[in-house]
Amino acid sequence: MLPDKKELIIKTATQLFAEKGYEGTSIRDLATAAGVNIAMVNYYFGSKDKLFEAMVEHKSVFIREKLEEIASDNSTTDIEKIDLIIENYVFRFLSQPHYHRLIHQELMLKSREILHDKIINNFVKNTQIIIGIIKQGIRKKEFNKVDPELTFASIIGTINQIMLSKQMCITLINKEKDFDPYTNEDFKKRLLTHLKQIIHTHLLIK
Amino acid sequence: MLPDKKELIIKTATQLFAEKGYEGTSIRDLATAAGVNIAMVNYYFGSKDKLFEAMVEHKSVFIREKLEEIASDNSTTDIEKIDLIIENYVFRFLSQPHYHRLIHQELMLKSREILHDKIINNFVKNTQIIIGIIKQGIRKKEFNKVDPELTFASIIGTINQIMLSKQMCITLINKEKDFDPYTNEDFKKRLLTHLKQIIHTHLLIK
DNA sequence: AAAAATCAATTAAACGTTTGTTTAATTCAA
DNA sequence: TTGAATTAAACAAACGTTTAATTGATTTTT
Repeated sequence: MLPDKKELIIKTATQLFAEKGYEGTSIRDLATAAGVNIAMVNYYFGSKDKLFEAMVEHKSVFIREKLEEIASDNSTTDIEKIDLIIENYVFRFLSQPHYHRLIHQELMLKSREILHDKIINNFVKNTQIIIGIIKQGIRKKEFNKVDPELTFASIIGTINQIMLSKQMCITLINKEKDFDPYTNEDFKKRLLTHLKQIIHTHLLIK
Repeated sequence: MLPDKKELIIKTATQLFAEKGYEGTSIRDLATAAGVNIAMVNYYFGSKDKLFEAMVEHKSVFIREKLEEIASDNSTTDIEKIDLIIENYVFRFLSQPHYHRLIHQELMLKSREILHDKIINNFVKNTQIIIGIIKQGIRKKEFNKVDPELTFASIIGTINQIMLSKQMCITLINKEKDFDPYTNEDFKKRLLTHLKQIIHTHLLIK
């Protein structure tokens, strides 16, 4: 009936897997939520695992494009590129907390090895873009001789720490229970300010 | 037969849950590994969930003691305290990668709400100790007026980023497949050097 | 153009496993 | 003799998957 029932299943799976986890989402839940028959998932994707893989593939296609666009822009300096990438990461992560937790689940526990490898491959490709910029800045003597790989780990790790648990984040920054750090603009600004400050003093000479 | 079969179950559970995840470990696996009957887990702990809670409680008792010991030492400066805490975290995390991933699983996905809250409570208590030191340093005008909460997030986040996935860490730092970043002393030193450097330039005035 | 054939889409139902848990009997030491 | 510890077995529920039948639209044949 619908133009693409396959895509509807992927879309519903993305939402449910992210909210309740992969193991926590049964095919029956998923089928009900998508309004399709239980057998349709296996009919279209072969198995629940392969649906997961299809979902990750579907998601990770568009992520790297933006990073490469920023990296290859000749009109920006290296530190401006770093700033833009930080903004990109913060914006993307904060707007999809559940999805990024799901990906981290798969990174930490390597059940489903195929998926684990696929996620790592995608992640590392993005990584190399940013590390490349840092190394370039060092070569041009615009940046200090920092540890490029671990500097990247500090950037992405800071954001991930905030994304770990909403309740933990709220408690950490001492806000009320109904405060939502992921949608609050002031907090987003605060996170960006801190990140840029710590990375600027770390990277920029003097 | 054994002096404390309860503790044996907890010990085995810690290992198996950490390696294969909570959902991924069946009571049958656990019972076999511990050499006890399947029914013993429910006999002693009531349920699989309560065993998990008992395990976390058992683990998190000793962690905060060391942090408080460092914080309350009058013979060290604030930056020295920060350094000691960083060393403590790095040492502890690197030596128990599986366990910390397990805890992060529970932080990210809040199935088992009782356990989720328990972990957050323990974590936040540790957090406050470190944030307290940073605020003290700022008050004494030894530290820059940084964002204490997010500075903590950067410290712990950097380590957590390294802990996310061993394979990802290896790829990140461009090593061979058999390289183990978690036991390698050179890499531990490299991580400590980076962390102290980025935090020192961030915290210390001038 | 009407009838027949074809094949993907869809369904309800059942399948075989595995799960955490409980039961009821037995062991064993106090 | 008492009661906790331990066992093998069974339990009920949930899971991913498969089956076999049916629908419905498109294509082929008459």
